[in-house]
Amino acid sequence: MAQKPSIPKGTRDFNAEQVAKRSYIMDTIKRQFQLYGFQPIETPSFENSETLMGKYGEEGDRLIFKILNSGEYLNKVSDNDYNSKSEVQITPKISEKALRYDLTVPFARYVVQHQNDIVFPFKRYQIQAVWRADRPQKGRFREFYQCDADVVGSKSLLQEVEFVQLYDAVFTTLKLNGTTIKINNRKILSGIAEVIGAQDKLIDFTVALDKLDKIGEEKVKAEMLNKGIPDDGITKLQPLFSLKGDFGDQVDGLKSILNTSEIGLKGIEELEFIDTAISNLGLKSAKLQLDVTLARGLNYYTGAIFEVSAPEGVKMGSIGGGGRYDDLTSIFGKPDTSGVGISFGLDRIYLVLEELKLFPNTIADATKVLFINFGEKEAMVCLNAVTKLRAEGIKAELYPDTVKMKKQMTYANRRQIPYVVLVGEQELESKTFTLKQMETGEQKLLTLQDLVSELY
RNA sequence: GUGGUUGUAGCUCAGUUGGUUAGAGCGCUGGUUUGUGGUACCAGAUGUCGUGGGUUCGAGUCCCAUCUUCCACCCCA
Repeated sequence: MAQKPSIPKGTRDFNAEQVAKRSYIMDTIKRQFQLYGFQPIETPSFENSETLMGKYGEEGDRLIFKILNSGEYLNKVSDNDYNSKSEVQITPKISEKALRYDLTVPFARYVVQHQNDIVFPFKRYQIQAVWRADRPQKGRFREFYQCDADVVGSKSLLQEVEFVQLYDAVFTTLKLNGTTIKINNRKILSGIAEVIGAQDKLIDFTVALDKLDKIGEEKVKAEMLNKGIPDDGITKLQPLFSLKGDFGDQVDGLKSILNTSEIGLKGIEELEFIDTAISNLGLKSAKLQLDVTLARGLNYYTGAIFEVSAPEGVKMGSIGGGGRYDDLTSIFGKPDTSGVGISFGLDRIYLVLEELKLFPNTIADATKVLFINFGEKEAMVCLNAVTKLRAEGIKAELYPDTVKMKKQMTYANRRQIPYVVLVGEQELESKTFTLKQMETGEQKLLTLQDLVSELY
């Protein structure tokens, strides 16, 4: 194994079993998307750089995979730029395309580009790979799949309500019980920032607040202070840190903080609407939880923010996220088109299902019957039977070589093929087939007709 | 992008202060059983010790670089 080949960091190969498990998740999500009225689209793996750059903040730009131009790309770089060694200067000159970083921004581009052909409100789903030049960790890859569903062209909060139901429906179908759908609202965060006099530091404020769970109250306050949020403002936040209880209690607490903020109160109103609707409709296995510290995600969200966490005890980042963005298409020249959407993290859901052993064991859709190869003559008879079985939709195969039976049986075992058929001299003479069930060892002598109906 | 961690047979790992031919379990191949597998018993093969340099009489073991893995930041699915 001198020069063992390898694949780039953060990428993976998938074997047959893994592919089957991934399709199981994808098919489940797809079925629910369709039940909720979403239509599939696909977009290219790579986009023009200007479509993607600047949409995810400075941090995001750094994580976008850029594609080197073809040909004599260095000719376009002036000596001045070349000598500057500044990537900000040079990158746009040598790279005009980039791999997509998520599915939402390409979707926004799609909506604007095809706006005259689209019927609004437009409900689309999209299941494709995205790429990030991130440093890999568990559940964190450089190539991974997102499963997105979005609606554009409707401001109705009923969409948010339906997305909560959709999350619940998918995770319930996957038998992943105990997920928590956390919800927050950007307007509330804006309201709080307004009240404490930090409107211009909304991002810093939310990033710090988001860490409350992780690093605790004191460190969050320290970070806010560090970022230039006024001391007396942080004092006003005190009730926020002690928010407890159910949805209603937390909302009451928020109201006391936000009573002077119009936008904040609007956010609360939206949250209450969603909560009330969901309470009436009921959820099957997930629970909806207000989490005012929830602030992660792209900063293009303007209303509801969602994040789904795995059941307690599973160490995994969020397995889904989403929210409302009122202005995403305006960056591509189409204002006043409100959108809201959610995303499922396929690869993380996979890891969670694996850890909790929730994949059905019938998932490996393997061959049902293997014909043992005794020789040329026998093989021809077998091939005839195999053809007939396949015509009936039964997965059948003939072992290609006339080798020791032990080897052929072992092959059936390793491939987890439940039945084998033996056709030797005796069967050849009597025009019959010996069907053996591998698990029980039980054998039956059958005609071709009976063999087909037995395996059907 | 910052700091740390990991890499030995197909897999999981052991390998003593640097010292001769690098080990175990599982798996694999063959046999006991040339028309019956999963159990048992017997026999066998595995490797440029992640890669490239360096120190040394001598390196799996020490040093440097690089790639990979995982972790904490950052950010996020």
